[in-house]
Amino acid sequence: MTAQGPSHDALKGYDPSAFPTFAVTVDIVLLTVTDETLQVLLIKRGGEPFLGAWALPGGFKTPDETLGQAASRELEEETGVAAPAHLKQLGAYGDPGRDPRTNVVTIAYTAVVPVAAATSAGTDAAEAAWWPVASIQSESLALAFDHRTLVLDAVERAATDLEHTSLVSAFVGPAFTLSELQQVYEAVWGEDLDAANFRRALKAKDASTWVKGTGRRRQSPSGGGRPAEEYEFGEGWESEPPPVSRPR
Amino acid sequence: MTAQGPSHDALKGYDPSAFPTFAVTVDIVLLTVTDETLQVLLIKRGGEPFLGAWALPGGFKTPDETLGQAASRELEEETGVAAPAHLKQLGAYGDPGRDPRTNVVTIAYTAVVPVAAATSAGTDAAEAAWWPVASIQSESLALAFDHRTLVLDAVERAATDLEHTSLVSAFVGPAFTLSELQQVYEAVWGEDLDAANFRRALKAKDASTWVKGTGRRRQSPSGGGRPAEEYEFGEGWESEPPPVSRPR
DNA sequence: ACAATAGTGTCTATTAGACAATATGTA
DNA sequence: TACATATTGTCTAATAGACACTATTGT
Repeated sequence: MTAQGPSHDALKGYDPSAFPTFAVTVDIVLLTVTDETLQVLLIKRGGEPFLGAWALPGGFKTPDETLGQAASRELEEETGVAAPAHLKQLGAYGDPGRDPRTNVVTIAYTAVVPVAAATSAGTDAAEAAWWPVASIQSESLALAFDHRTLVLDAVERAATDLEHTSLVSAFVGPAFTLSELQQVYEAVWGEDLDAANFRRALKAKDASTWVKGTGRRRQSPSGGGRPAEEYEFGEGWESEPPPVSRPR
Repeated sequence: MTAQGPSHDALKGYDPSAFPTFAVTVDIVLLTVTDETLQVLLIKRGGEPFLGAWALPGGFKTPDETLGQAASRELEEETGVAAPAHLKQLGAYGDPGRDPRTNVVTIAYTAVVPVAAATSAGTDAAEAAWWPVASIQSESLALAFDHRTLVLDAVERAATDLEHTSLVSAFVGPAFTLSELQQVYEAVWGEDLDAANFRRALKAKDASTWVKGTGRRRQSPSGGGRPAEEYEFGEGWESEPPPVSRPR
């Protein structure tokens, strides 16, 4: 390791040329829910180290862009996903030796795309694929670098954000059924919810704060079943604490 | 600066030796509550840039330590605070030009010390002082770099963590009165709570999940008033969602 | 008819919020 | 005594959870 320069104290005017240098990267944990399962988008590495292993999309930050811009740019370059409904910083990871080559600190971001858009993502890059997060949690799929930790942290964060923010809206398109909404909660939390209580919660208040019914109806799935009504999101999500809380 | 090995970029390996370098720093937002007011510890800068301005304690990360270790080390070096009850990563800040000298990405940490320990902190370093966060929110006190943003973000984070985690415990010592606890909530949230409902919430459940009364009593404050009983924390804080919720 | 999905109604235990009243100390 | 803080009790409206029941489709 080439550490150059001794002093690194901000207080007493430090020598600007004498501090250790790092590469700064951004990595994106892109999540979606398909088949009632929480999935993460991974890319097969084409170079060393970890050649051939699955890793998160990401890359180097440049000095003239913000961290968020870098995350957005790398996500689009590597997966074709242009403007995810939700792109939030997860945290920084900088353990010594996390990259075998040099000192690299990475800033992890969490992003979410709706079920509908999920299939189109990753089609450009031949090496990208959706993986169930369960396969990473169970360690049946190994990831490059410390990316397993990033995914686990992102999922945990998504679970709590789902309860306290408007995160659900990022998982579904502009029109959705209440069953689809419920499936998002169930996939992320790994818990079943009571359908009756679920819709009562969403229709509470002024009956349009959380969801507003469009007139339209969804087609019945093959095998039968009553067609579901389509809904849009109301205005309450930004101002008030969300109506669906995690079972204990 | 010797970069060896191919690119971190998995898809189109771009030139490995040509990634931009950054300095990585950690900054700590150390909070406490005194005089029913939320306060942050600041340090007067002794060097350029921003000479003489107030800034957060912090400094450079070295390649052989984790980010958390760097934060802990810098906090102790600059303020004498050894082991804060709560040291959590807040986020990364890397906007272009946030440091006028070079490319610097900083990782912000939030730390909390109890009211009692508050007075002793910063006595070693002659340049450290507690400031009410209100003076930073109102912009009556300007901070170096983007540190105002960091403080605002830290306070917002503390407010939500107070509702959803065991963060309160970091603000008070091992023995405390319920009024002291209540003052922490009121200072961080900027809202008054009903004392009767507050203690009812804390004594709910098995009556010792949240707080356990020690036999001891506090001295009456000058000016009169019934002496308050002293309490310790119970075990419920780690497993269950906390009992005190933010008024709306 | 039957299976499958969507949607409604109702009961109960718990909880949040408001607020009156009592207890115990100092000046 | 007056005043200040701590502590207890009570009432009410809103809420969470369980669960029985009805509605509308495909095969």
